[in-house]
Amino acid sequence: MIDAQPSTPHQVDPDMPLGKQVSLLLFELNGRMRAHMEHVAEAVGLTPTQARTLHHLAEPCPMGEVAERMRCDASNITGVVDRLAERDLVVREQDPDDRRRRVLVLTEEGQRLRQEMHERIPHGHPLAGLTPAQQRQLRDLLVAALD
Amino acid sequence: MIDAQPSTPHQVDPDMPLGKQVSLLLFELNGRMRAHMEHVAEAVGLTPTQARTLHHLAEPCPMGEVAERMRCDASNITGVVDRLAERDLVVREQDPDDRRRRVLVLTEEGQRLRQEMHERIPHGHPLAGLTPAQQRQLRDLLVAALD
DNA sequence: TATTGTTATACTCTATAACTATA
DNA sequence: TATAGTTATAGAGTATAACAATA
Repeated sequence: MIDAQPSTPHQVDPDMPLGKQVSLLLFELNGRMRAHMEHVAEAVGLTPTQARTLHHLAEPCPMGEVAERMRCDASNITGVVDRLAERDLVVREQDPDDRRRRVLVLTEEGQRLRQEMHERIPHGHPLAGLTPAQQRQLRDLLVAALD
Repeated sequence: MIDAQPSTPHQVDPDMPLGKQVSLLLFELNGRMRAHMEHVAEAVGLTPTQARTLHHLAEPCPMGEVAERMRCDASNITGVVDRLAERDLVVREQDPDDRRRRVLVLTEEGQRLRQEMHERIPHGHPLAGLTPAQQRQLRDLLVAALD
């Protein structure tokens, strides 16, 4: 794993158009979040994609819907789930109403790992330095932007 | 390419700890930004990694430093740059002071593509819906968090 | 016929380790 | 000896297309 560290110049020039300032800052945030998530995933013994998959399995979920949530082609999920299932983190259950459908369910160990992952996320997060007041501001902005 | 679309439940329960609310929202933002960046990269004919590489080449830069900025092992850069160089988007120049060192320089076409990419980023961005006042707020928060 | 999931295929990205050439 | 970049290798993630089972 490569550790997070200050990388490319990301200081924004106040004279730049506001949209461009935000773009550059988000590029930088993106890089740091990517590194942080990779770090967290590795800490619990997962690849980033496996960690994201677990994240989307708060509730049992058919494979096709997992693919939608992951925003990837459905054919990929087979392999990712194969690797998770080998480690007994998830099981494929038959949907009794539609025998084509497989529903993914976290095992107890899978749930434990998912929770541990979520508990680790705030620590060392690129935005961890914000004060509670700033975090509330950020939350409100994100709620507004993401619907 | 898989199009961005509302994915997993990300609504935050105001009773949750603030840190967890922010975590969940950032997970969702992360997914949408990933999809958006992939979309922009594809629109200019690049993979996400190639796009990120171009982004970090505002100025000529030795390969090792590019690896640091990309937060990946230096050995990867060889292949990524091979593919960019095949398309004449970047060239490897010799550093006259240290003959071990190769400096990456964008070609004119590489600069053009990089600029086009940056111009496309704001359009359809997950945070594009924010008002200018909200964008200023967000910029200030990011500047505070990222140093 | 249409849909769910799988398989086959090809390519990109990624880390590790060993190597070359410089320093 | 140490550093910059490359090569070899292996594994994971990804999209496309063709397929099987079921609806």
